[in-house]
Amino acid sequence: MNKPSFRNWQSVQEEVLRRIHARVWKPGELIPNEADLALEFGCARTTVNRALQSLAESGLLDRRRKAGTRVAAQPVAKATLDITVIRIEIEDRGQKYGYQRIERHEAVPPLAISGSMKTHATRPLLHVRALHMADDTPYAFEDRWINPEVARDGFSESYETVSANEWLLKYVPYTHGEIAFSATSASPEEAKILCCQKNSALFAIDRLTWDGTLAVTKVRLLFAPGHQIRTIL
Amino acid sequence: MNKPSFRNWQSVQEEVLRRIHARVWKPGELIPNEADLALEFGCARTTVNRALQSLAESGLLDRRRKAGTRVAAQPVAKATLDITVIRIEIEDRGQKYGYQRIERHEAVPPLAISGSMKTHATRPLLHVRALHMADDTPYAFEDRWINPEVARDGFSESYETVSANEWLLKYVPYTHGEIAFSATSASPEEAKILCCQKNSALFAIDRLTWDGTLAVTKVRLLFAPGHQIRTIL
DNA sequence: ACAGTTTTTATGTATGTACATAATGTCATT
DNA sequence: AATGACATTATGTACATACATAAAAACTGT
Repeated sequence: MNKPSFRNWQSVQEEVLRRIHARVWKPGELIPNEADLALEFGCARTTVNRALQSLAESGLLDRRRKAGTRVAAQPVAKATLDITVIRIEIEDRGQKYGYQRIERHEAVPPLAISGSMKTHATRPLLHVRALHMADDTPYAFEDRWINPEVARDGFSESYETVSANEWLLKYVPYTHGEIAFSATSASPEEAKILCCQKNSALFAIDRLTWDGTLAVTKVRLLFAPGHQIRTIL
Repeated sequence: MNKPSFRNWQSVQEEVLRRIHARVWKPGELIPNEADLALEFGCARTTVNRALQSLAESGLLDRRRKAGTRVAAQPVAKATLDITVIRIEIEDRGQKYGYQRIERHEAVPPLAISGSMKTHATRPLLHVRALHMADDTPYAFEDRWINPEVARDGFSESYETVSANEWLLKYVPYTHGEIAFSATSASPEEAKILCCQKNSALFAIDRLTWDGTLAVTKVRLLFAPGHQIRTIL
């Protein structure tokens, strides 16, 4: 019965993970403290700490000073979705990317938009609508409002050949953002653009990015029917 | 012009993040090496390393030995979704949780199910269907197949009062899983269960969990119209 | 000019130590 | 019994150091 020694923090993490999944340490249970684990694993406490910290970050452990470390009672699985530029997303699948600008104009947005972007209700914003295509079939419809006050350079861009999706990410600073996923029925117009049946169920991503207290841009992406995003747990 | 010293790795991370967002270091650009940054920030290299490593993990930096650290050219935003037990999800919103088992029986699953679960095509699995409710209105419809070979204890459970969603997470070990999000049209039966219009656009989550090479359970969750999941970036 | 080898360099990570911090428990005082 | 002071303990984190590792760059011999 030789004790396998764990040389790096990842291997410690794996072992701890194994014990959690195998229910050696059950949900809600207290696990041994760092010093003891370090002793058992034959490594420094720092190493154990790094491993446990990483697991706590991903929600599998609850740690509190003095109180100790316990397996999360409600194992929150954190699904991490990689939100990337649509062009890359398509090219990564080995498909040909296509882009087509549908519309670009300045307009006073609906109240729902100016409200969530916290811009003045009468203030005109830049409105860009475009279609992303994969292998010449519609992939996603992008409907975007841009705050010209913040994205100054973005205002003069035509978005005819390079998508706002890509341009903004590359050139416009932002500090934080919100993202939401939902399902919605295709309106007649959306159906036409995406070449699908009216009322088809579409996967929607809404994103709103901020630079400090000012909204940079708000975008809705509607994906063609059948689209799904997947990840491993 | 006093140089603010950065005492902990989080503050270093914040400063680096600020510089990325403010485009002091532009996408694709090489940033100073750890030693130099440590000098500038007045802290140890370890501290800088911890900060940069954390940022690399979240996709904002690309790091390669010897080559150095550069701002990700394609800033992959990682949206982290907390997938928790539905009861908790509802209670966290301050709503009353309700649960109702619709069906529980043993059956040979459709090929699509046995195929993805890699069980024998003729092997019967446990099929459980149930409705989760929030404040007495339908919230999500759960349609689940359980592999009795793996989830032995789960097989004898009736799931009449406690959902399989909750029971399995608590008592059945697993090693890894897959999750997918999509949009789908409500079938007549699903519409009836969720009390919505036929063909409504529904948000769907499909999850498949494994214990080693054996599938534990495969579940589809259909959420009532209007449901959205959101997170910050 | 080319292929193979060595050096250099930036990141990756373990370690011992030291101290900070938060939560808990203990104990004396009232 | 309630209050407050203090000790204890587990985690949180910084630091200096040492060495590992990957990859680029420089060098070498043919």
